[in-house]
Amino acid sequence: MQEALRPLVDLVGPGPATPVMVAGLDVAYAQSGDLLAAAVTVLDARTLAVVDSAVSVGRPAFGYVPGLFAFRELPALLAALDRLSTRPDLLVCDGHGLAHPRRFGLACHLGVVTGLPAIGVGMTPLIGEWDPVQRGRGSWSPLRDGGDVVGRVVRTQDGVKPVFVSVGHRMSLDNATTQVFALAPRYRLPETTRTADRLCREALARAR
DNA sequence: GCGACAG
DNA sequence: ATCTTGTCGC
Repeated sequence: MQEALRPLVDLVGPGPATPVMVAGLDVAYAQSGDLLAAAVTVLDARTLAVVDSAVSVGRPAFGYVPGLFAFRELPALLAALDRLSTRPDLLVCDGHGLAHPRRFGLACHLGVVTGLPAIGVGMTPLIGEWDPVQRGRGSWSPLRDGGDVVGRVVRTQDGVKPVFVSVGHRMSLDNATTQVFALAPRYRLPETTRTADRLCREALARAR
């Protein structure tokens, strides 16, 4: 299925230079493992204020299998997106896009299914190799796999562990990197990820 | 055959 | 992802 959908990824579109409505998506799980809450928060990119949000509580649709992560979280994330009253200009996903064994991670899958520009911001690597990244905020190093540049290892704050940025859909890698720096002025993770993370955690706590 | 392996 | 205990730095 991933190999069939992969050709639908738009690698040409540079994406919006100045997106205003930027969405963060994240999922929290109950310890029992049979309940999850997905959240989407929409931020005004100019102020980083949350202007819209939605949640969806449900069951994991699939076990956790590295490389098949989207099949686990996609249904709940799409349900939350459907409950949004705003149309995001960009989806910032918790996981990878092209930095995937078949070049079709969660961010690509979400992008293709919704038709929206999407990028992946992962906290740990799935594939690829990279040279050490300089210590300062703004530094990055190409993430390479099998001769392809599949993303960038990005330092969002001085001395913090880098994050892994990759293209999902309708965005250039340059623009994806620019957006991540703009969304992470103070902390390691983009504000989109931070607000979505808090929301899905509280939605889960409320649900159980 | 062995190790790695988004969340 | 979640849980646990402790440590480091600002």
